[in-house]
Amino acid sequence: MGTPESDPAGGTPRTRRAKRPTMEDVAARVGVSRALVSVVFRDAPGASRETREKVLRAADELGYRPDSAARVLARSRSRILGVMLTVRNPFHADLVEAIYPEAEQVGYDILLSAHAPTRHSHKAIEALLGHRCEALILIGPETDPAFLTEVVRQVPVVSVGRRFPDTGVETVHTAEAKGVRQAVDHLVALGHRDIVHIDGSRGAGSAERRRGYRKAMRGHGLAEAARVLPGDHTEESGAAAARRLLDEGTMPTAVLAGNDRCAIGFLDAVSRAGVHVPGDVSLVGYDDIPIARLSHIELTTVRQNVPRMAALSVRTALNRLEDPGRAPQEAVLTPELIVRGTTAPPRTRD
Amino acid sequence: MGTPESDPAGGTPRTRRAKRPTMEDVAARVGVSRALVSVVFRDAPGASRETREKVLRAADELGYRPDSAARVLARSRSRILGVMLTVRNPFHADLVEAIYPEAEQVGYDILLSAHAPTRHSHKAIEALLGHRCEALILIGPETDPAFLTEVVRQVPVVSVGRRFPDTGVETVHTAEAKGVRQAVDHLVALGHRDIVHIDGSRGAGSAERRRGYRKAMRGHGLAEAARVLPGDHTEESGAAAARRLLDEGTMPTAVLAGNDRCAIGFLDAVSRAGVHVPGDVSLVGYDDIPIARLSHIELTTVRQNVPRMAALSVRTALNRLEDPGRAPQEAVLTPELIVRGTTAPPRTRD
DNA sequence: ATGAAAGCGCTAACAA
DNA sequence: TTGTTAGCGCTTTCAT
Repeated sequence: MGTPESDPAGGTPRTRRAKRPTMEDVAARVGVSRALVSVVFRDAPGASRETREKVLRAADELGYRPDSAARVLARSRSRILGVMLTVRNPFHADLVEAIYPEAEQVGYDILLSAHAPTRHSHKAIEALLGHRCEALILIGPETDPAFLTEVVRQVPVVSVGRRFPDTGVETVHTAEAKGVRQAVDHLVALGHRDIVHIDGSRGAGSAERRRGYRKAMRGHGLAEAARVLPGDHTEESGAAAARRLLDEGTMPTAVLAGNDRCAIGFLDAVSRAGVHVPGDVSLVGYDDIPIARLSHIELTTVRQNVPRMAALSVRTALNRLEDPGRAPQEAVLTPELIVRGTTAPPRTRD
Repeated sequence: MGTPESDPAGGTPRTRRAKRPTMEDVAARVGVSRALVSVVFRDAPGASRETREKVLRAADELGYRPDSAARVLARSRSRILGVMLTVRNPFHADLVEAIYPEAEQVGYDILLSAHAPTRHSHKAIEALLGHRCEALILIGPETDPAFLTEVVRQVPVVSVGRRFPDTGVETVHTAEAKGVRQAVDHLVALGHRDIVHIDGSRGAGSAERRRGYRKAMRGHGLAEAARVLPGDHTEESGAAAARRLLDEGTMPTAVLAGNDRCAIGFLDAVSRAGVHVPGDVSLVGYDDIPIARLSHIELTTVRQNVPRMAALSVRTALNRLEDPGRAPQEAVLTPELIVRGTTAPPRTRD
């Protein structure tokens, strides 16, 4: 009750600055040793039921909270997993949300570090290393392999969505080619032959998607019809591709976008030009980000298995931690075509 | 050169586990004391040019990196600012990106903590406190005031975009009413009288926006025409509102959405129904998120001053740190109406 | 079940 | 300019 410090000239809601209580304070209050309090807070065996309760109660009264820095410093293993993400990427957000509970379950804390235009991924990674993360999970990293090779020497690194051959980086990603094939198969089954792919350039997974598209087209004897338009993983590029097809009068009967954001840009641009989806042109995205399932979008898309990607990222990191000698793993997940409202048979000619 | 440890049974890219070098190691290599190395790494005065170079070189050769945990523990002040964000909110992402350089400039590190469906904001905040953050910047927090009142007792807290009266929480936000007024003025100047507002419910700033809308309408003698539709800050709610207006045949000549995401949902839904923007209905958003300026969207919207919000958040936190006794501040920023392509004079009747 | 004591890697005050 | 020396708050043997 009451703050220990004097409360000068009231008025202001309250003057903070109550020195943060330590384990020692809790121990003193209960009349036990610091070590015992430590045991209680770590849920370690070796404290009576009674003691536990008393300690917890005292801690609560004091407003005690373990100091992570001290904890990390004293522990041989930090039990922290570093996660790098691009803050404005919704797919990354999905993954992060799924990673939290996954890590908690195995007793690890998560430290987030943002990669952004104002913050190079090297910096983001350095920060994580500085905090003694036991392993790193990098989401769709666009980091250069040479740098990663150095990092791998220090801690296990798991890359989600992008492969780094011969660097020692573990990988968790989707079988892109399989996803693309499902999409193309679906379109062909509907009767489409003129299917265009909007490329994702350097975006995670695009190289595989592009190759997968070409191969799938060949598989249907449509090698000649294959067309790849330049683009990237942004709405803008989808819209640009749409404008181009519109201007050139070369609109195909179906479009396979590099990812959902690109698909949505495309959808938006053609809709506003009076071209209907799927009436005039069918559209398939990739990722199944939350916005894709909105009732007014209903994007047919290829879903990546986010929960499993999250679980595997964490598990892969831990496995590597347990057995540092083993060869880097590559986990490949099966994507799933989600058919919604943007695909339909092509309009019959005349 | 080479790793200190033996490299058993090659094949695997490399076996990590080289014990992380400490300051002591660097000191030993150069032949100076640890304290001197510390001085160099803190950029503190008191080391010769020559020593600095030698130390830095040795550190580089060893791959030394300061240990944040030890650093934080030893320092009286951690020089860390905790930032909580909702990981899938693009507006939050913008702010975070702007906060990084701002913090760096004043010598502070940033620790991110995500609020998500899988992670309660209390937890996110606890984590930040556990890491000894000197102050907290909470972006659009939906945390309950009682909890924040407790937190404020321990560290300065800055809330961005949401006010917490009588809690001691500092606030940085936009003069929402002013932004809404600009939007309504613009619409009225174009000749609109039937202007509907889609509400943002509990979203940051919505209460002020709603009130501002009503007031602005009254100011134009349009109190009777004011209509507020239920909604929230998601695309889905914009689309739902659109469908409702479409179904009921009560489409106004202009719509003021609760935020950009809502506006985009609305835009999308009406476009697909063959209703043109701005030909049939004008539309104004709020926030000016990146997607709003895409060439195919060109959303007229109210821009919040993100760079200044970021700078002020950091500065406010620091000010409070310097003078813990002062009353909580409320920084109010002026919004700016960005007129783009979704607003035009209403269609002439008949 | 409980306590004593030695660090973890660094900072910072003080001496030299 | 450089080195010595206490801690920072916790974990973790090892005794008791």
